[in-house]
Amino acid sequence: MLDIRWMREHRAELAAAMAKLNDTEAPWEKALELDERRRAILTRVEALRAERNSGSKEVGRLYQAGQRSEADALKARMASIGDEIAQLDAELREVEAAFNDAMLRIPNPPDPEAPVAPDESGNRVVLEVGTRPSFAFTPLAHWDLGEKLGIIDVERGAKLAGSRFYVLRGAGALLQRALANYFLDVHTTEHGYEEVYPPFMVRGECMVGTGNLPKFGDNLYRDVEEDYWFIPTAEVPVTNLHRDEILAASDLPRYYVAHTPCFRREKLSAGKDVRGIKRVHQFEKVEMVKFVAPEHGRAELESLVANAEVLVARLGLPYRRVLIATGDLSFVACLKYDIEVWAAGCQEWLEISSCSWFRDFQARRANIRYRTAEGKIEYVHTLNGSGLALPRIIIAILENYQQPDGTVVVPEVLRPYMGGRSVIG
RNA sequence: GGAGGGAUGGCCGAGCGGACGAAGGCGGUUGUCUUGAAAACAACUGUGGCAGCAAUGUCACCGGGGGUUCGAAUCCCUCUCCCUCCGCCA
Repeated sequence: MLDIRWMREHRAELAAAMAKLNDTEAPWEKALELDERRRAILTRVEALRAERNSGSKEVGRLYQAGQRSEADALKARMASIGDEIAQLDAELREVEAAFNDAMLRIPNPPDPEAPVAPDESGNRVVLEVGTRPSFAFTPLAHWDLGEKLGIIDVERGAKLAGSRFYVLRGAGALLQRALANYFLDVHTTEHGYEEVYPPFMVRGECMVGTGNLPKFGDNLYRDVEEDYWFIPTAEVPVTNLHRDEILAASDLPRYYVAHTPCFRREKLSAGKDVRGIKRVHQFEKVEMVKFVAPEHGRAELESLVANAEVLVARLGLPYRRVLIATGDLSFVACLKYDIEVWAAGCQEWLEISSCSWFRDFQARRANIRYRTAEGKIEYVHTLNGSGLALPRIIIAILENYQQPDGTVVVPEVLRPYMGGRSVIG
């Protein structure tokens, strides 16, 4: 959410920022209009309230002084003011509801550093590390490899839950567990993150806080009976950890890491990426979330992306860092890097991490503030990034480390997490 | 799932229709005293909206929402959460 006062005073700047996004429905003009109406009603209703407050006090005083008839007359006058207030209140409630809804549907303006382009064609590769493996044979894609090795069972996943579900078996399940443990260990022991185990279902307010609601409810699973929403990423519960809190300056920066399943409806992508486990309804991810003082927001994005990249590097996978263009930015991010890993089988760069800086956009929605050293209360900055998404890393390991005999070599760093195992198959 | 009891400021806790943004205590900040610290004493110490260059004024907030009333922390309805007992369950 944006600061309405900032919006009022920087209309042109706001318009220019919104034009850089590919969101033509952003109701920022509507919000400004509703804000005018809201304030007009507010000043009227508050003047009436002030009058009623002092009048009501006077009624009490008159009764105590025994001046009944004066009191009754004043009481009648206050009653009619009350009616007027009730009427304006109803109007105000309506306008305010519309205003709030509009505010929640305005995306975060992009940072000036983001390349300006209408879509992903403007994304900029800023770093490429490692060399893509070459093979003396034709490398298999993970869906074939996984099936042959008996470690990815897409067919039975579909039997249990439908398309875009899968079963990891044996060494496949072990590999995922090893990855999660390895990632968590690195983040907690080397990068200063606190591990948390949050609920995987949350209330709607949490989804509003991170920006998933009201606009993107279509992508979420939900238990209507209990009004629980299934998290699409650990970002949701972890960011909301400090919702409605005022942190001390000494609490910042705060780094959290969580390993959770992620549930996504992926409704709009039917027909795309159907094979294998690249795009599925349920997957595991290790997620990093940061709460920081505003002056460190930008720098914290760099360390965040570095925290994710070191994992890819240590797994020996070729990867690149992509700076996302304005038209490809998510609703909440003002600046974002994607990390993509090369998958030799399907011959694709796969996004395995998205590292975003939100400025105070989420903090305003979730009301997360801190008290500065000077005692002022300000919104924190939030950031988050995957570190890392597991199925796609499994894909990359299988496809890049495959051998002529159909086996897969286990990256060195994972072997201690897999009982010393060095080969799958 | 059934029965009961609760929710008040950073924390504890009073208030149960007007003088209450809210007693008192703890904590915090500042000052006096002290070589320094402690103690004691004194003052200050919630969040947000609106108007204003500002000083300031004004409105709202006592778990959330709605209602009764001239007037609600206080009365009524409803929801959420917490606690106790019973049932069920890994």
